Amino acid sequence: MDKKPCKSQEVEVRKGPWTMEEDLILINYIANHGEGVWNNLAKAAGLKRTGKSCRLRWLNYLRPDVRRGNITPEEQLLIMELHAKWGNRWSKIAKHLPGRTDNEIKNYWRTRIQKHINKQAEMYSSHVSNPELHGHQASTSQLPCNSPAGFMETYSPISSFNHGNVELFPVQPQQQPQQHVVNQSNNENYWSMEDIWSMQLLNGE
DNA sequence: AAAGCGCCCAACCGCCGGGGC
DNA sequence: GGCCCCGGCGGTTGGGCGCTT
Repeated sequence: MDKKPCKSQEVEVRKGPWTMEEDLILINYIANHGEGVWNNLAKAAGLKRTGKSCRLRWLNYLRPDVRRGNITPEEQLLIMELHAKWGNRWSKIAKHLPGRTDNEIKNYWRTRIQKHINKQAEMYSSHVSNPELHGHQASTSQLPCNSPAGFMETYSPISSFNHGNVELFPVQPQQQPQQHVVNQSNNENYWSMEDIWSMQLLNGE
């Protein structure tokens, strides 16, 4: 992708965190013109960003229907079921979780669930190398979820986790549904999506 | 109080497949 | 058929933040 910015004009391209101004420009532009071709959109809106970057920003953060933070136990369960079925097909999984993005699910998986699986695997390997320490013989048939392979095969929440109204994993106290905090080139800027959308409303968009 | 460390997530990168010319 | 451009996807990373020591 991004094969080369259209030969003729080597425009400077901004990278890194989006500023509130950029967010507003993008939101305004899409509100007025729709999504269209992202590279054109970036140019037409006057954003010094790649189309790809605009698309990502919109889909993962700015879309009005995007939900962030506070993944519920039900969602966690669903993620695990779907991941057991499809593997790392994040976008496919995300389609079954309204308002969730593939990026968020991927991050969630890697930071929470994956970590948990790794712990299980570690426990298993220490168990295998020191079975006596654990008071009984290592029997893979008895430890479906403790062997890395067995765990991966059988981590379907139905078989491996106790669920219901219970958290499948100790869900860390989620950070606030993130009031967005951005360090905007030397002057700190704090805003939330609510702020941005209410500004939109004020602008009559 | 401050230094160190780990967690989390936004954003980037690279690859791939599809569509148009 | 080959090239170019684009969107989409999964993997990776950099930096902010909070907790611990």
